[in-house]
Amino acid sequence: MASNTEENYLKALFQITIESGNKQEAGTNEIAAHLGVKPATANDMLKKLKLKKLIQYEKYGKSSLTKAGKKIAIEVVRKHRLWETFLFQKLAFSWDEVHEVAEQLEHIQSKKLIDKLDAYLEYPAFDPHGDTIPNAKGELNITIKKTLLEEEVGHQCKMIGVKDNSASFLQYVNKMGLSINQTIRIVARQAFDDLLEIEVNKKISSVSPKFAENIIVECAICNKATKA
Amino acid sequence: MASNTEENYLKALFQITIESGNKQEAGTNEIAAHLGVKPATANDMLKKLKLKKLIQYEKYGKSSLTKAGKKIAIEVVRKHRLWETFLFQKLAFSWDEVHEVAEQLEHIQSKKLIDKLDAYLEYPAFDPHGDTIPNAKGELNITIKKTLLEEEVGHQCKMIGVKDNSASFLQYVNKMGLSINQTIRIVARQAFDDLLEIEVNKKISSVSPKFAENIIVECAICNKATKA
DNA sequence: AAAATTAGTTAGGTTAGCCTAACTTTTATA
DNA sequence: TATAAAAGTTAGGCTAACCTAACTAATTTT
Repeated sequence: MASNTEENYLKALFQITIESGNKQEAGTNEIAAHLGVKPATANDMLKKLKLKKLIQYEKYGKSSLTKAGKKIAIEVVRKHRLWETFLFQKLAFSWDEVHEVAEQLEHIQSKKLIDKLDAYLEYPAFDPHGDTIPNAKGELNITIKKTLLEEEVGHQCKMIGVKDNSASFLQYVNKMGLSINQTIRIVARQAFDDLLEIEVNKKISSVSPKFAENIIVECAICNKATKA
Repeated sequence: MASNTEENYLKALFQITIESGNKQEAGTNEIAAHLGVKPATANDMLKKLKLKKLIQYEKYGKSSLTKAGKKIAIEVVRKHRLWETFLFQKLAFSWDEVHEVAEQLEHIQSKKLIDKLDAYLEYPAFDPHGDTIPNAKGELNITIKKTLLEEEVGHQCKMIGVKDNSASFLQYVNKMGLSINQTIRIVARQAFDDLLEIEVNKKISSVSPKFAENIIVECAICNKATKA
């Protein structure tokens, strides 16, 4: 069983490598900076994680996750994102408040709890930041997360989150007939003033670029194109 | 800010003293036993908690909570019981599974989280074990928790929990028209076979002593009598 | 290629929370 | 009331996770 701290190191390594990058490894200083500790501290932990066979690491070299280490990292990410979704959807936390609390909740040890939470939330695919939630098997569908502003004309996409979480913006979102999981079709983009024409529930409306860049969407068409 | 461990010591002291007793103090060995640590370890912590003015303690004497210490202890108890209620009511955990997970969840630091959870659960008065949940102000209504078996004939009481959590028992409970918060009136007790006649939803039925001792109830009449 | 910068490591120190072993104080009992 | 038992304390040690200071290795720059 990994300690909270060990879990945090594995998660950091996961985020630096697998997620936000192409290179599959990270340096000691990079990891230390990510966690807000000194390189000497990170170095100690890396040696320990190597001994536990959770990472690959050689003196003066870069670190990367082993299969076992990656499994733990993904579990922590899964817990983090499920809790964020719970806080956002059920407890009406705002988008920017969920992270801090989820940092604590992600370390609760109970397989049963997290699987029941997943079921209770009806197996959400995305957290409120629009990031993919790994499933119970540790599978993580890498989907392209983008804002409505970046979506292509003609494509149909699904709203999976918001960036701005102010009451005024959320009311506006609501007024436009938008909510999580709502399907949106991009009808046109006006070259003249950059307004975006979207179709929601068979109703067409125009939204500003500022509005559009605060709506996080997922697009099945784009995802397929990327995989091919 | 108290650490998880400090919180556990304060909670233990609270449970030993205020809750399950009349004497308002506890010995070092008693506290150590409650927490599963050695007396030497507890002794160190008691000195530390005294320094932080969270408990009163003199060498070779008993310990008791100060106002500040009691405040923290009650907050932890509140969090524990609210999480138990959440696990039981929303995530369909069974009665006997909630405690272990709540032991972890009770240390999550976020006032906002716990108050929102309270609201989400609609301000429950009791946890699934029938224990009172302190409110946001730290007020704890001490109510007498008893089983249906112990309730007096003629009194009306409210079901607040169950002891047995097997599927078969819960189905039986359900069949009798009983659920949490359901009002029950004790019609009579048959001296001959100890069967209890109860009225639930204007329907009278008989239950065995074995059944009755697994239903936890609260009785306003009894509570009033005790306070007077 | 030598020097300078950056990255990474080692050694030694701290604190929290635990332990054992030996001791002292208090309480109960003969 | 003396003594045995129970309760409580102290001293010294351990591990996890952090630190600083001084070092070595690798990489850039001139």
